[in-house]
Amino acid sequence: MTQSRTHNCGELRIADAGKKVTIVGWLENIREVGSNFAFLVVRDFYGTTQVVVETEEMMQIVKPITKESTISVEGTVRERESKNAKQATGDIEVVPEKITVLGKCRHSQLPFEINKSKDADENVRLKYRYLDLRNPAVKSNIVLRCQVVAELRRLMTEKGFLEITTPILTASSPEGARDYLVPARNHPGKFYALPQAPQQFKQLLMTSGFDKYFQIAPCFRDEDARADRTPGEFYQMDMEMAFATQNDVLTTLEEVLVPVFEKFGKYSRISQAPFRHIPFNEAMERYGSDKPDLRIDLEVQDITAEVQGCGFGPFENATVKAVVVDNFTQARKWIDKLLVDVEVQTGNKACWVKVDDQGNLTGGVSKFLANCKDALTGKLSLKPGSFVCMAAGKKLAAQKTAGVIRTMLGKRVPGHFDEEQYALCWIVDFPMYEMGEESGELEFCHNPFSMPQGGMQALLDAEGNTEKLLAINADQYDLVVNGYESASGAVRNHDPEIMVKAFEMVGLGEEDVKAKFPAMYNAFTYGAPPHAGAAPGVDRLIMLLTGEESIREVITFPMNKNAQDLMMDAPTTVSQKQLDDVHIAIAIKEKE
RNA sequence: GGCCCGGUGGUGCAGUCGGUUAGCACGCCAGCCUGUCACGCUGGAGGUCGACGGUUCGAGUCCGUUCCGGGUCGCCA
Repeated sequence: MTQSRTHNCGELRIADAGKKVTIVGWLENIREVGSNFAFLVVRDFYGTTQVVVETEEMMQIVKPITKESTISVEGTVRERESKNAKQATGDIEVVPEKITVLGKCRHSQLPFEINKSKDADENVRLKYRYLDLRNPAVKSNIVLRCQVVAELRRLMTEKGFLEITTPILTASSPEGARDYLVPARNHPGKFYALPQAPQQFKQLLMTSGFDKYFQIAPCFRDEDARADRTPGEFYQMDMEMAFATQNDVLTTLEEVLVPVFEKFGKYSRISQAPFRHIPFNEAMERYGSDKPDLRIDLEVQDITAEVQGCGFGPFENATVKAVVVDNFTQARKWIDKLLVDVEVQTGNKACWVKVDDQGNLTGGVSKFLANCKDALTGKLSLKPGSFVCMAAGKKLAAQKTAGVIRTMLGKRVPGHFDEEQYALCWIVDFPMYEMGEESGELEFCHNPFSMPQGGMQALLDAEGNTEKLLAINADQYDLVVNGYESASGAVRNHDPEIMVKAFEMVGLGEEDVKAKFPAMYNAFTYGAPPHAGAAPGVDRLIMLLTGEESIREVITFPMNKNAQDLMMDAPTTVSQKQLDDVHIAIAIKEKE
């Protein structure tokens, strides 16, 4: 057996010159310079070290070694003749006495070049994720993730929170996302579900008297993916506090997250606590989103009243929103691209006008808006050179479309996007109820566990009055960072009577509460503490810290968009025996 | 499920109005080179242009269908 390493590939310095060392790692590259003279680059977790081959014998040993094989190099450290300031170990090199292949790479042609793996096709990267992760640029995100999780644990523990693990095999929950189901072998026809979040368990822990709980918790939801949302599974730093108010939770998270952004973030500018509070309705009005990117200085304005009666069909009897950019110089082609992109992202069409040198509306839909030119100019403070991009439709659709317009204009027109910072805010006062788009009936807006503001009295006052019910807010809050929803939480409803009442408002009742959340409902009848909590998403937090735009870059072994693990080949078929064990029969419907 | 974009040697990309042998960079192989470090130079191998069908004298290019991927809407209490 060869000698174990004396140093890693990142630590040798000029002071080590003359030392006998053994380094091990992957053969990253061979640069042959002249005959019987070559430089090897050996890479391990810690860095790279140059090995210089100067003799014919050593050349014979080195030549057949394929790149990415693991090797051991015993030799002597020497000061380099020509140093490389860009490399931590750039002042030295190792002159080998013995080179041993530890694990041969049997492939002369790799699926991609390790140091350029980020450019390769993502399917190929995911299939060969173990090679992809050899790339220091890929690996570093995972290392950072480990460090951030360790720091979160340290800070939370320091604040007196206990990390308590909760079951992975549990009961299916009736609302929310689609569950992942696990057949129960000993209970034919019955299923466990993987938890969408430890929500009910943590609330039960509160009723048990664990004062402060947290957990770096895996959550499972069988829903489609997005660039910032993995299919299947993700992690949250789930936390809950007994006898706590909304402010206690917000303060705790501010005290934990600001240091994490400061220590690990890509940008040094961070919103300081307390973060701005923006009521949900205000966020929708001003930013057209419940997760506004506050790095953009544009705002959405309402021009519904100003454009009514103008004679432009889409604007009649619709809510109309506008985003204005002054000193606009972009070309027509640029505008067309914007409109197409808005439509792709929102499914709604946007329209536009410009203000010419004389203050007249021009281009786009200007000929339809001639009659309301003065009203618009006044309302939007239009000047020569102003560009107005508008969206119309039902209130929510108009707001959301305008929100997308705001973001695109902000990021594309120079001078409106102050990118290099972390802009954090709390979106607060979420409505308790909303009108279901399809059902046309009152529904819970977010989750039924939140305490309505005003408690029982608010519900009693609004009972039977849809408008009043829609105006009831909950102490529910989201943390938004640079346009990403980064945490979500609420003051919980710990009172069984109020819970039943809240359910009655949407046409449900005590039986439904008991049926859907039996453990929690019963537990709360035994003396529950008021409690509140939240759950920052770990994966998104790492995305923000690293600046990655795809969530797959911060997950060690990610699945693709279609929830497949290309490396492990999951999901896959299983044997009939396995199916029989769990009483499952496959019945796949033929495609029509 | 809907919509948008994409699929060309191992990897990343170009390919004009449909027209000769499908180009380029990196990687791979061989040769040369004693201070390279994104080494350099010379040469070479490597392609069913995602698949199927159609239009055409002729299709990577146009049309249809389909598969795969990414993005997005729905969805994500």
